[in-house]
Amino acid sequence: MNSVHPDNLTANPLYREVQWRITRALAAGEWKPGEAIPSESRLAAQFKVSIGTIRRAIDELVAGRILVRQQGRGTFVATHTEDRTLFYFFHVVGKDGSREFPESEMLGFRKERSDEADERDFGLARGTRVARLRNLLKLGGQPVVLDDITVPVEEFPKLDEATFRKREGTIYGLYQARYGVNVVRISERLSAAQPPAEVAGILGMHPNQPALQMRRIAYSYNDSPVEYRRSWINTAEHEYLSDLWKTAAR
Amino acid sequence: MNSVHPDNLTANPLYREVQWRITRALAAGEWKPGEAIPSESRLAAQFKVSIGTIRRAIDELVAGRILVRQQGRGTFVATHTEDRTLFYFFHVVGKDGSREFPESEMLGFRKERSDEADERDFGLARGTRVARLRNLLKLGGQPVVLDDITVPVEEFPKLDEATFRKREGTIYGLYQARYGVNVVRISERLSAAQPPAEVAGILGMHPNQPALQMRRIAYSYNDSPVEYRRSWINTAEHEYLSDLWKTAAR
DNA sequence: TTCGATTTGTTCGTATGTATT
DNA sequence: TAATACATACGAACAAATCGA
Repeated sequence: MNSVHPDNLTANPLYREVQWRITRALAAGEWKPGEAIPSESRLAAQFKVSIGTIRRAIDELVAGRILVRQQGRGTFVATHTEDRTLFYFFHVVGKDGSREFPESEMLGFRKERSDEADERDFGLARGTRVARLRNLLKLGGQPVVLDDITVPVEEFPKLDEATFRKREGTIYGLYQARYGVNVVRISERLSAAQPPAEVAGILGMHPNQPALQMRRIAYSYNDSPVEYRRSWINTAEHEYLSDLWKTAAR
Repeated sequence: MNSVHPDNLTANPLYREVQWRITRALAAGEWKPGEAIPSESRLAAQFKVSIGTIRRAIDELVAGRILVRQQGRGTFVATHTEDRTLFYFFHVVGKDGSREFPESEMLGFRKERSDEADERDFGLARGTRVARLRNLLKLGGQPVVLDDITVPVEEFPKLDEATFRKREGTIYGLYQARYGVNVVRISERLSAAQPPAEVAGILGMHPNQPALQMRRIAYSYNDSPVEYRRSWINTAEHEYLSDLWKTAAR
C-alpha cells in the first residue's frame, strides 16, 4: 500500500490522519471521558490500517494526556477525576515542596457580556455572553488562590450557580462530566503585582504585600479555547512550580 | 528471542535498557553535543537488537530534547545554540506575547563556599566550592531578568570570569561546548516578592514595585543537578509563560 | 545534473509476553 | 481457564531527505 492513504489529501502520514480522526471523534463526543475507545484491533479494522499505525496515532494522544492506556483493559478517554491529572493543571505547591489537594469554595456567580478586558487578555470577542465565577482555593485550610473564571455560555448550556456549588471534584471534572467539555491543555502567564485590597483581604494578606497574578487560557481538543481565568496567588507560604517533564531522560 | 534480554537484570523492557545505555554514553561524553550518534542500523548491530527497538529507545530521548533526528542525515546530540532550545528554557515573554532573544551582560563573578541558603533552597551540601555569577538579561534594551547563578566548581574545571564574559551564545551553550555539561531539564519555582533595593535599581524598577522571584535547578542526564539560580524578573512589561506543550492534540 | 549510497520516516505484518476480566 | 487487550520485539519493504561522487 502507498504511504499516503487514498483519502488523505493533506499529505500527512497515515498515523497522523488516524490521530485526527480519533481527535475529531473525541471532540464530537463519540467516546465520553472515562469510557473505553474501541480496541486497537477494532480501530485497525475500522480504519483499514495496521495495528501498528493505530498504536502510533494513540501514542501521541496518550503523551498529550488525552487518552490513557491500561494493559489488559483498554484505552480510555482521560478524566479530571484523578489526582495526577489534577497536578498536571494545578501548579501551586508548598514552599517545602508539598503537594496538596486544594479545598474549593465558590464566592460568586453571575452572567453578563464579555468586556474590553476579556478581548485584550484572552482574545475573546467583545459582547459574548459569559458566565463569571469567583472561586477560592484553600491549602491546609489557608486561602491561597483566588480564581476569577470566565466561560462562554454557549459552550456550557444551562450553566447555573447551584451546579458549581454542589459539584464534587474539580471544576474541569465538572466541565467534562456535565458539559462534555474536556480541557486537555492550558497556557498560563504570570507576573508579580499588588492585588486590590478586596483580593488581599480574601487571601488574608497583609496590605502592600505582593502576589502572583496569573492569566490562564484552557483549551479543549484541536486547541479550541474553552475557559479563561484571572487568578491571584498568595505566595507567602506557597509557590508556582514549573517542572518540564520528568518523563524522558529518566 | 525473549522479551527480556539476557544481560538485562532489572526486568526493564529492552528498549529502555538500550535507552539507558545511550544515556550513559552521552553522560560519559562518548558523543558530544552537535555530533551525530551512530546510525540506527549500526546501533542495532552493536546492541544486538532490532532497529525497531533502537528507534523506540531514541524516540524517548528525542521527546526529551536530548537527541535530534534529521531524516537523511542522522541523529544528533542536542545543542543549546538553536533558538528553539533557548525558548524551551527561557520563559520570559513580552506582555504582547512577543518572544525575543535576550541580550546578556555579566555583572559579577566570584568563587566561594556554598552556604546555608544554598542548602535550604537547592539541597546543595554546605561548604561545596562554588562559582557565583551575576548575569543581567535585557529585552529590547531594557533590563528584565537578573540571574544569580551558582555552579559547583567541581563540575566546571578551570572556570573563570573571562570565559563567561567573552562567550557567544547562551550560558547553557557554554556549559555544553566548553565543559561537556549538557542541561536537559529545568525545574522552576516562582513567587512574588519585593526585590532588594539594589536589585530594583539594576532592573530599573520603581521602589515598592513587586517582582517575580524565581529559583531554578537545572539538570543534566540522569536527573543530576548541575546549576542553581536565583532570579528576579521585572514584570512591568514582560511575563512568565508556562505553556504545556502544543505537541500533541494539535 | 544525475546517480547511488546512506539515513531516518512510514507502514505493514507476525509472534509472543503480560495484565485484566 | 479462556478470551481479550495492550506491550514488546522482530523483520521487511518502501518513501523521503541528504550528501558526495
